[in-house]
Amino acid sequence: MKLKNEQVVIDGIDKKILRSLISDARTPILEIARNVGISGAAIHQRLRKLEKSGLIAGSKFVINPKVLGYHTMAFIGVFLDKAMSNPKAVKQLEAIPEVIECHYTTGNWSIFLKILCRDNSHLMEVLNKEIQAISGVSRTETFISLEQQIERQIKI
Amino acid sequence: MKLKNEQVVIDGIDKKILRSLISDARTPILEIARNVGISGAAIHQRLRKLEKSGLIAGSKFVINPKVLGYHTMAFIGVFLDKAMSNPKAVKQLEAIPEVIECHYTTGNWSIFLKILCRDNSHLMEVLNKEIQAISGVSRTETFISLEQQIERQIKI
DNA sequence: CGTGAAAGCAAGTAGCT
DNA sequence: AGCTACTTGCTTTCACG
Repeated sequence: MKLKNEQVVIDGIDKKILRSLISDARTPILEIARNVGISGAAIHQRLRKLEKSGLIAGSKFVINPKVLGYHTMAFIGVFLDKAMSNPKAVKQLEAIPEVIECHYTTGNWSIFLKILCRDNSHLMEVLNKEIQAISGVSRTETFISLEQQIERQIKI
Repeated sequence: MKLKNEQVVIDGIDKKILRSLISDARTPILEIARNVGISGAAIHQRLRKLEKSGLIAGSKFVINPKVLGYHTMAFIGVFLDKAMSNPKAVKQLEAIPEVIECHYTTGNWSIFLKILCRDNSHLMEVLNKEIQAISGVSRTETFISLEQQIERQIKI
């Protein structure tokens, strides 16, 4: 039996299907079928196979945060006290909605965050009142993203 | 006339619509309509309004890179020579498919990257043969993501 | 903003090649 | 794996409150 997260082989047709749906998750299957040159039922079958393989993690609408007034993206390296259990800190970070990514990383920091705030003063507030308030956080280093130039997924 | 990227106000119904579609871009409009308690046509109108406002940046299928054998995510701070024009460097970074994000940032680095590789030796290769090969790149600092704990969008 | 109706397509299943 | 045929359900538009 095939396990999820095992490596999977996909052919050119699968790639075309995935590329369509990666660029627009609502592309009709029949439209893909027309472009690829096989029937809708065949595309459907392939999609079920791709889903079962675990390759397709899901689908999302993507929101433009600037339109909601969120203009400041920043990366934050977090130093934790040795005594602090990382999972405990992560749990508290989850409760902060401005934190949109959280990684355990190699290197100086214990934890590395991406956060999204309305502006610099909102960023200051989140840093001082939310993140520094987590017990075990000793110090942080912040890098503001002035402009994001590339944003994409792995090439199919 | 309303410009894109101007701030937009959304009500509770819009939020419900967006939350459905953020968690699954292929949720049928009629299903949302049933959950929200208004007609499909009304949902449709609201969606068109939200699209026109620029709030909805698009929709995507999300691929699980591990299933394709990509197991190593890393962040890279890039130091550029003062003489080097950043946009030139970015252009060359765009040609490296493993680079999935690229930001201009405040702080020590000129440019900050997120990259996705098959394993550590692939990462080494991309660093030494691709990124260091870009003229103007003087030095890099790499942090490997051992595990990603949080991944989400701004809260609606 | 909302509704309901209607036309046209798309999704998903089944049986066959 | 692929196809056609079919059922079911969705999307989209329209005129109207």
